[in-house]
Amino acid sequence: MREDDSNWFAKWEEELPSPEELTPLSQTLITPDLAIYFDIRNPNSPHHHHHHQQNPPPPPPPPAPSQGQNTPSSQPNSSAEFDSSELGGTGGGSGGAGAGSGGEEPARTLKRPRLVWTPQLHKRFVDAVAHLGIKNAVPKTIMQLMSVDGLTRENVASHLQKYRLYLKRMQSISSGGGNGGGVNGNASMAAAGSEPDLFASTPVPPHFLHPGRPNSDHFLPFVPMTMQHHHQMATVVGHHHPHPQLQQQFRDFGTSPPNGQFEHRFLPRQSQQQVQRMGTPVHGNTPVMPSYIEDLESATAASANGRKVLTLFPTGDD
DNA sequence: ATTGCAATAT
DNA sequence: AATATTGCAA
Repeated sequence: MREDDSNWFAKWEEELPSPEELTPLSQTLITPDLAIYFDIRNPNSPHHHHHHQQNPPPPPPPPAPSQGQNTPSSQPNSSAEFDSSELGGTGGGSGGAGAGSGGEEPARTLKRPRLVWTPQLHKRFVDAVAHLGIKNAVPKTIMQLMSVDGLTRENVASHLQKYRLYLKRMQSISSGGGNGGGVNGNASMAAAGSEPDLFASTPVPPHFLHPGRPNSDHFLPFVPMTMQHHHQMATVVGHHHPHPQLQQQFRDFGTSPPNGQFEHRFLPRQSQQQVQRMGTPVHGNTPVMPSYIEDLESATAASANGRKVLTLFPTGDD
């Protein structure tokens, strides 16, 4: 019944970042590569640093002037955009550091850790897609809207691909299967059957499932960004190394209360990279006293494997 | 130049 | 298993 629609939304709304959490959704991120390269500690978190010099004097890595594509530095913070596109890192790498092939950008043998799509991050993703509309939601745009520092187009593209498959599966089920509604509930058990699916963790907006018609009366207001500061640590799990703590930051675009009937007039074509940024990260502010969560599950699992993983958000609340 | 998608790799 | 990469067609 239609009411379901209202219901799903109600539920969704409840799940939305509460005013307290809504605005201050933001983390700080130093471009992983950069961080790794420089052995960054926490600018905000005056933590003791290990006098570990696992790296030779860092020759200022000229952050690849002309990458090619990739959002050319959409990220305000990250001046250096690690291009994931040209990461020639042919597996393995390691070793030698040799780089030396006749004069090209050094320090380009770093492979960024795998991105961990936490429910929170995924939610941001879904919200972005929702705001853009399924048809306009393409990796680049999504990425820009998400404004998650460190997020690459590839990251999004990959996730999007998977997400689409998920949606398809759901569609088939809801339209053919016995599970009549499920929109709000969770028709996700269709695929797996046990563990909490990542995709299941975020409600799927109905219009996603009904490609038939454009979102007639839906909202999804467009609130560029409310900037607040809220820092939390992300963890990088490696084998078992004192890796520099990478941080990620993202801005929050508003998922405002339903009240608008605006069309989404999102970002203009490329070249639109503004997003104000606190000029100086300097803040006499006390560290937000983040709940140092060590990314247990995903990180643990991943680390168990011995892989380096970059976890975006700490387990927030879900 | 991007995108979408399947296959494949890690 | 979850992501990343790659190859190709639009």
